[in-house]
Amino acid sequence: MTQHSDAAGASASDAAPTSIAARAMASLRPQGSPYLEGLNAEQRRAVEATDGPVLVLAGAGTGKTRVLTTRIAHLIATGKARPFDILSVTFTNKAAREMKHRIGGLIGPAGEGMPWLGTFHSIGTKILRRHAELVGLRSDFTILGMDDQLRLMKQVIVDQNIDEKRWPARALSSAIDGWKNRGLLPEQVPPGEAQAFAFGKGGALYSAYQARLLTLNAADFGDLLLLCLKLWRENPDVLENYQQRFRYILVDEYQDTNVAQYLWLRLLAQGHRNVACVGDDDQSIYGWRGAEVDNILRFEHDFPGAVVVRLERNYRSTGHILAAASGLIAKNEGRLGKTLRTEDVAGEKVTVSGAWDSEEEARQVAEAIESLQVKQHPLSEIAVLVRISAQMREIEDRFVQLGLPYRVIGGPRFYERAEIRDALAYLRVTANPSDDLAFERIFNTPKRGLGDATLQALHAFSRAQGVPLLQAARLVVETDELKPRARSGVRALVESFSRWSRLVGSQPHSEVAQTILEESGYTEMWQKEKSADAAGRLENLKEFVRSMEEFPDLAAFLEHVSLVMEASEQEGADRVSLMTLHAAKGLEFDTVFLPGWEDGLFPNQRALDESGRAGLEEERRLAHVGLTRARKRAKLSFAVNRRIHGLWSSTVPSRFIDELPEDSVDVLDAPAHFSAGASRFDRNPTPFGSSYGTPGWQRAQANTAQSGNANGYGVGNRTPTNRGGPRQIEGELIAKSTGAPSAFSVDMRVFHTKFGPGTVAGVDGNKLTVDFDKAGRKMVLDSFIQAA
DNA sequence: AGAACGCCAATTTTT
DNA sequence: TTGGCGTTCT
Repeated sequence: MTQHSDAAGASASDAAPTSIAARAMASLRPQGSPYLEGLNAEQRRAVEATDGPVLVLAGAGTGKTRVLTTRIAHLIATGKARPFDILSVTFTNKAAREMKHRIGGLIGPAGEGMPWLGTFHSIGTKILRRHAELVGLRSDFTILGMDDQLRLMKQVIVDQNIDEKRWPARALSSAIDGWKNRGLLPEQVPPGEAQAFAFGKGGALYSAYQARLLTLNAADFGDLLLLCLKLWRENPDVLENYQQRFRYILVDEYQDTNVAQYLWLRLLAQGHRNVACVGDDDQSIYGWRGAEVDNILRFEHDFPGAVVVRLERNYRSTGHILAAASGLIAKNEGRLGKTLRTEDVAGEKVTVSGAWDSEEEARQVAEAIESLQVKQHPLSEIAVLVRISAQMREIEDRFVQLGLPYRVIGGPRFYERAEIRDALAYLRVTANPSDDLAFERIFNTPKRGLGDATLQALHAFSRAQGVPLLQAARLVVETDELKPRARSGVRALVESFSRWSRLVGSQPHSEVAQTILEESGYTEMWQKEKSADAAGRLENLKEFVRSMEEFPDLAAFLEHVSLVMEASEQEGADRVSLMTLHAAKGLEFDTVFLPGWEDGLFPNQRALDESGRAGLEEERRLAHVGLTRARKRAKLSFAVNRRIHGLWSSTVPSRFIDELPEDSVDVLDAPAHFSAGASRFDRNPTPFGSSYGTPGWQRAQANTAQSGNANGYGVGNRTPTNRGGPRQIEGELIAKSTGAPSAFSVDMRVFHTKFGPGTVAGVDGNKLTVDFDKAGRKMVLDSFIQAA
């Protein structure tokens, strides 16, 4: 069938979109279906099984996104659906963007106009805005970020006279999030659980919190889905409208859905029952965040008659890596079972090596990276994946010391940084004077002499008059409620906001933002601050204002930021990537280093304590995710001693190491070169002396590192190949340092992105000894330094 | 208001 | 060992 009757029927009334689809079809038909070419049999089955429920179990590297996007192209090209008939949900904005992009590549501009392709939350928002009044909101409700949410919770806790120290907002927040993740409204929370928090007040707090949200005309992230459920349950006609609208539903990363998302999907899917879920139970690593692996395990039960397609052919990794990953994940019991296979060569075995301590492990990783670099491997094809962020420090330190360029992926997101949240708060109040949470945030930032007492007075007034804080402030300055000092401060603020509000619409919004940041004294506040990160924050603010230009108006920009908590990662420079295993999902690299495979760290003790066997299995899936990120090389390591919370403790290699299939693993051991010499037990006595970091010093270090084994541990990891590494690198560094005289001299004031401002104490080629104001004396490469 | 101290806790993190 | 937080002192 090439032309679905509904599509044809609608074409008269809905000419424009259909004609785009028709054009797309026309352009495709002459060649048949070129987009299907190059798919393997299973992928093709997953694409062509258009009707009825479908579960695609897509192992790592098996072409999951390709199937998803081709499926959409297929639906459109065959006329089974128009772009706006298809609901396609992902978890992250990145995934949504990627899909849009690839669909565009497959079917041309027709793919651009997929209005229902997005994250659960963005689609939930879109739906809620249309029917906001049915759940007690106005359509311009604000979406609260984590920080607003916590502030609000704190208020609710205090209002209910609960000791905020015994029952911190954090704990309440996680309880409420948990309930929302499970699709539970306050009245639906099991009494037992509601009782458990704050002497039986859990339920009341949840209700009170929801009530506060409504008065603020705000929703938190959980609400974006939960309120859809409420909306649909209470308004069957609205639900039916959406059920009819979405002829086809596609879900990415189904293994990560929580109960609320599952219910959300199930309600919608009850219309046409054409729901295709793509996921991999072996990559479910977000259980701690409410994801239910059970959703994917139960799919066939929930959607009877479902077609299940397994994608097991891996196009990413070489044989040994795949064998190692498969062997490991096979130890899990709660899984649907897949066996990844490849037609690629066996390739290099996965390597396992030990180090005396975590510092040495970091050194070994850095050294191995340098030796790859010497062999012309791009740094951008190398990643270091750790279990917890705390592991990054030692590795970063080492990279900084060697001048090895790296980038940390993940970490605090752009829009979560304090300066950005502050700037946003100003804009939010300007755009929406009733945004009390935003108002409170910047009420006294920068300092304008307004303290708690003033805020309390405003709150009291606001409650008494039933008006937002800003309005209350406007009224209060006309009275004698406040002391003169506070009164003038509040008046200035109120007048500023009136002025700024008038600017909106008459000036480009990025200019308005710029004006606000300047007139409020906010920019000045950071200029005066001279801590290490102030410069970076100002830089972020500039970037923030610049990024506004991409949006048509202030409202559109604010909507974007509340949902898309990310900054555009600047690509380009050749750098090693450093991130947690969680952040690595979905990425791939030629070479992957996996340090810290020690029991207690990985699998993580806490996961084990809190979730027992399920926790262990999730950790194992995390290991599987880590291994399958590698195309050609996976390098595991562990340390025998690690500093945990400041104390050194001895550790035991991860149980996962012994679960790897022997045939695919190379244990690197060269006891003779075990480099205990450079461990903390035998440190260079003058690490900050002026000769530190010179080629000669480095040579000395390299020699020490090669000399003898002070301890009895038999596992080291210096292979004959990378033993030549340091010397060549050293050659490189010499070459660099003799190339041009340094632009820096002693006593010069400089700035380093990591260590902040400092004074040059010594110059040696391209290496500087700098006395940092905050970080003390460090050796750094001049390329990491700017004149201050 | 801001520095300075002491205490406590300490995975993973998107929207 | 760090960092975040609240308290107390200037």
